[in-house]
Amino acid sequence: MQDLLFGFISKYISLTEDEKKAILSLDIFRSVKKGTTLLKEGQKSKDSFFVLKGCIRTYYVLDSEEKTTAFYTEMEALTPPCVISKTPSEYYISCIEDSILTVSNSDMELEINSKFPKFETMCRMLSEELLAKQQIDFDEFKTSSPEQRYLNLLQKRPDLIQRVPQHQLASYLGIKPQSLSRLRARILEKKS
Amino acid sequence: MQDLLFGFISKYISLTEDEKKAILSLDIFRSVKKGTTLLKEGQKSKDSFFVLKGCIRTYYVLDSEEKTTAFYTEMEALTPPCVISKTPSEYYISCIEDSILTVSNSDMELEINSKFPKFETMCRMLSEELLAKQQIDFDEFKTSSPEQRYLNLLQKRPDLIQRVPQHQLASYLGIKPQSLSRLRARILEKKS
DNA sequence: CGTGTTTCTTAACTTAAGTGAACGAGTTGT
DNA sequence: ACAACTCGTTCACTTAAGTTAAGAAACACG
Repeated sequence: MQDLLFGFISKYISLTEDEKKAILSLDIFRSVKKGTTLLKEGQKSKDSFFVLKGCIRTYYVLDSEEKTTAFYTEMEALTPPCVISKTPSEYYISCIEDSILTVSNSDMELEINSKFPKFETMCRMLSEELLAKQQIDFDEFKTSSPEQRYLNLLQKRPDLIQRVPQHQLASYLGIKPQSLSRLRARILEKKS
Repeated sequence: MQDLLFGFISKYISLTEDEKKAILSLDIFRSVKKGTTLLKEGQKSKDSFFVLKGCIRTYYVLDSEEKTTAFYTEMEALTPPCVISKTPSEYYISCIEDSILTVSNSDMELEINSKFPKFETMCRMLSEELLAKQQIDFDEFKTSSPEQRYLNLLQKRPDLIQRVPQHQLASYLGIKPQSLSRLRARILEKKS
């Protein structure tokens, strides 16, 4: 499991054995059961997550309805906005499969960053990269219809469609579950 | 104009006079006329922008139609995804008002970052902050209807509605100009 | 000035998403 | 084994956005 993490890090910086040991000594690996809530609305938290195996989702509860806004799967990192803004969280994070994560809090990161400047470089590169990626995702979302978004998802993250319940997928696509059903039926008809 | 930039930077790190001089010596201030195209689709670029005065927009051309996805106004920074991914740009950037910008390229940043580690810290903080902000914007977009998005914009960035043409606003909201007109008429009716 | 262009609005019609309700399949719990 | 629940689908109906076209208002420019 550690090798997965170090393999990921090696795409940005190279670590010495001592540095690897320092990271391991932080004891950040966690095994989490399906259904576990990692963060609740209104809660303050300093924890960031990195998914080694499994899948977690973020969702809001608006008008007593769940609105799923993101899924994080293998090799994806999530720092909730509340960690950055130091305000209570506006959303929930929960685990939709038995998962293995790393959980690190911002105090730890501050310490590591000042001890190993390399690490801060990685954090900068990572967040710049994620920012650029998210910008493109946002642009694609804005410029396409629900049907196009679904077809797009089918191409880019076909695994999600298998492992995630339809009603969560629907709100991720910005529509109601009934509309997703209909839309899929429509697509099947066109193919034939 | 410099003071605007240094005031912005001071929210993240404090600069000595020498460091300020080093930044000024880079000669990054640019005055840009309304209508100027700063980046074209297919073009490779290393330039990042920071708006001191005025307004720039990013847009795609899909099916020979402009799709505006973002506006950047006073004290907002933009690093195009193509700068990070080092691939040709998928979108255009153009200036919708006479503006004053700073234009910095990634080589300059690399140099400054290694000379002043402080600066890299600021870049990390900035991109983490922007990432968190954009996550929230994206979530709001996904979880609301075009009408809610418009009302939301009216509250959060009322200036945009004044300074930006309707058809650009419409595609920013993910709808057609005709729908925006209708939607506005609907809202006015409700108020009365 | 007026001519042409861009920008915004309005209208009629089409298409797709929202809503509320009902149904069957699969799960969970007792 | 049965009741309660969740989940996905379907249907009929409502509402809003897309499309096409036309016209008014503002602006740019020779």
